[in-house]
Amino acid sequence: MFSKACQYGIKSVIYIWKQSLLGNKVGAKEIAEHVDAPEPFTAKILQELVRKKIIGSQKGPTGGFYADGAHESFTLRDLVEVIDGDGLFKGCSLGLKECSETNPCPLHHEIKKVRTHVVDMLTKKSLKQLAQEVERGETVLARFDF
Amino acid sequence: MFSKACQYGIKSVIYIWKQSLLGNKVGAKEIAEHVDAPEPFTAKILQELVRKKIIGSQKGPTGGFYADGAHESFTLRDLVEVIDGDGLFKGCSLGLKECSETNPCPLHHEIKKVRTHVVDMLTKKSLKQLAQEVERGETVLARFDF
DNA sequence: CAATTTAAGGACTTTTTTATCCTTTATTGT
DNA sequence: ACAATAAAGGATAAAAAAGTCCTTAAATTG
Repeated sequence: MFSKACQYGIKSVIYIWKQSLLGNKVGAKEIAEHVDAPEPFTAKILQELVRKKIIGSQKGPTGGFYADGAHESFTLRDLVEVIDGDGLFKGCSLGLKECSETNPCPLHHEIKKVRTHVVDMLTKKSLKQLAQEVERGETVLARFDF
Repeated sequence: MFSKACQYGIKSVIYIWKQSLLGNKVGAKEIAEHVDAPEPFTAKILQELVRKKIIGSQKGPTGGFYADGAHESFTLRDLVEVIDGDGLFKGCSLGLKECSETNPCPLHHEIKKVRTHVVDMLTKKSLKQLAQEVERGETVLARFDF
């Protein structure tokens, strides 16, 4: 469903939000450790997320990645689209060049409903809200004894 | 959602069923043409599906791939699992090593519902039924002027 | 039985994804 | 201004997925 890059991206951004809510900027290394992802690869993904303004970053000492008011409205849907593109939401799931309501592939109508459900899931909560759930201990980003 | 291999596999098996309902066995080349997929790659995928008994095959002249009573109960779920594995149905969607009801990742509960929906979609109809819909012209496997 | 046909199997190539490393640039504190 | 720190960027490497090709094995027909 999600690529590895996307999984790392999701966990990283939630972790960044969690720390930002506590007033901390965090470095790529710390992030990678806390979400159980390879550091250099994670750094690459974060770079892209900064470029697309899903999160912010600052260089130099006391710098790091962060999220604030400017990023408050982003959801998983935005993040997933940046990293994995819109293949999960758009286009024929069987790869037909011409697939539409009047010329539907065997999965067309059913996939449409599943996609609505998926988009619902990905837009229901903001990334910030997901981080708040982690902060409250309702959900976790890695094994919880970490 | 589905790998290329899986997309080709789905379309191929539906085409094979469609032809089998008309009493025809079909060769890899014909299949690949009708589902708009690369022939040698499609042949590889079909090999695997035969090995896992999703379809049947016969060598030699008048041979080819086919489906019959022995394959009647298979659904997309079976096929997808053979080709893409169970990643779409099982395991943590964020890759957490320990993700469970009591130690859930941020997507755990929502993904569970989506997966139920996905499995519903993939088990609702047999591959044979999907082929019958194609035969009736309700759905298509490639551009419909083919 | 010989020729032909078609799937099976294995080796191989290409492309994409995943992952690492090194250099440069920006920022901070002294 | 200088040293230290952290992200940005680019080049490269490894692994997986996608795709091809060639040889072998099985079945059919004349």
